[in-house]
Amino acid sequence: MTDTFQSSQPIYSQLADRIKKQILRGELKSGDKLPSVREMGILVSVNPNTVQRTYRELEGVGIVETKRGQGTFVTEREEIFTMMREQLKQEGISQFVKGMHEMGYSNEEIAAGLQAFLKNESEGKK
Amino acid sequence: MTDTFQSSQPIYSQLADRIKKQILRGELKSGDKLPSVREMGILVSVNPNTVQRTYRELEGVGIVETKRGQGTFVTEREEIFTMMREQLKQEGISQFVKGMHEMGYSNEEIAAGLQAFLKNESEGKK
Amino acid sequence: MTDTFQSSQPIYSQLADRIKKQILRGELKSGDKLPSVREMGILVSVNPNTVQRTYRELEGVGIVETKRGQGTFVTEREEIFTMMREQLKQEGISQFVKGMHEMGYSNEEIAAGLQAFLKNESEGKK
Amino acid sequence: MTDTFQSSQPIYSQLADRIKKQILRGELKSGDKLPSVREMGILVSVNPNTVQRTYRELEGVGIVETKRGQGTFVTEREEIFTMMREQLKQEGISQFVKGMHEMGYSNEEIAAGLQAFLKNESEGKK
DNA sequence: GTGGTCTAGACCACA
DNA sequence: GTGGTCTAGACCACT
Repeated sequence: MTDTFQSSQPIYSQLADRIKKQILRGELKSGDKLPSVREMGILVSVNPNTVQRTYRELEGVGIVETKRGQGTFVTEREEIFTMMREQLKQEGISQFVKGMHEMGYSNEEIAAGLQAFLKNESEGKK
Repeated sequence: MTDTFQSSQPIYSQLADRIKKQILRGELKSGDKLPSVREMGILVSVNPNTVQRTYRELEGVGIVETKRGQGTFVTEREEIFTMMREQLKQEGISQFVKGMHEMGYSNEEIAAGLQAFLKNESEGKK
Repeated sequence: MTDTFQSSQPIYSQLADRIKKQILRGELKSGDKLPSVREMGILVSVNPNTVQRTYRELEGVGIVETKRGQGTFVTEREEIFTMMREQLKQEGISQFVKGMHEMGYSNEEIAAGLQAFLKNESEGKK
Repeated sequence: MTDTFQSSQPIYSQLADRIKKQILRGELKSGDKLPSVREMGILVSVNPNTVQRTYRELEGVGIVETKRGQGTFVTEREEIFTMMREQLKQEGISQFVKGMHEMGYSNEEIAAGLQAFLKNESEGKK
């Protein structure tokens, strides 16, 4: 478990991303309680304030809910997960394709490149 | 032609990206002269300092060269273009796949999603 | 009957508000016994401590009275109801008008807006 | 110019409210620059961080835009103002009426109460 | 100069 | 215990 943050992006948003993905991957499930801001602060060794901002961010997206005096929980409105997963997927693909087009790659080259990469990868695992 | 920059990313790097892609796409060719810092500043309505930094950035990657008193030119070492194109493509793909995996998508889902997107897109153009 | 509390306001005060309004509306009458702290806690699925605080709050305003060992009752000093109703009405109006003024609405616009709303509403019911 | 904040509500949101209303009232106009976070911090004697949060909040609503390295400005998309004004008005009215209904007042009583209040007020000014 | 992030440490209200 | 707010002070990148 690597807890170091890098990549110019703000820590709070890197952390938010990480948690969001844990939820979308199903590692954190509907209703699960997140560690308290203080606990999480220690876990990833950042200031509780920073964790707080992360949680606020996640709440803003609706993937997390905070219950007064009890803690922060993964939302129980499960539709949100599937919606968000699908949306992020579409965004990811469209952004990827757009970037490739801007570099002058054709659809065929993009598809071929991806196939090659995936094949390569799955062979690496064997 | 909209020249407004947004997206939290620094303007100088957005501009650098844009120019880099124009070169990789072949719109700007080996030996072409870029607009002067001042001209470019007016063109995209941005502070000359910012353009300056953009050019420095591009020079750092080796894709443009500054000739004292003459201006900034697209490099004539054409090998750089192909290398860069290939490298950016690989990076793009790998990052894309990584992001998808982090959200829990399998290789099959990724490939299928891309196919669907590309098909959709080419139909839209008809 | 939904008993979920939200809206950043503290639960105890949301609950107090609700009960207060039930009394002012006449649903709970002079001398009526409120559910015990525990019962109410179950009814609205809230911690008994929180209900406790709600009752304390209501007692502070004089609208309920606690009789040792017997429970909490709607006060029998009925003058309090009418006073409170009138006072809350005035406060509500004055606050409403103040807010509108702060947004730059004239008295005429406020009056017109209210008329329109009420008309609209009563038509909706038909 | 009173610069003291009270009312249990967080300072950053009170400040945001105040600025929002200044904009809606037309005291701050499209394209106007807000005081820098530091200046504003001194002006209203709160910590710059708190002002920052205020500005972030306002930006979130879209009523303000921040230009990197230049400052925070009232948005130039003027449609937002009228939309927001109208929306806040409707919300204000509907909330007001709802509250009154919950206390058992009829539409007629509400309208009469408001008329009386407004009349009283305009006479007070004479 | 500007906004943005982060920390450390304090205090508060809610449950 | 929980999250939320606020301050003071530091550092950073962008323009």
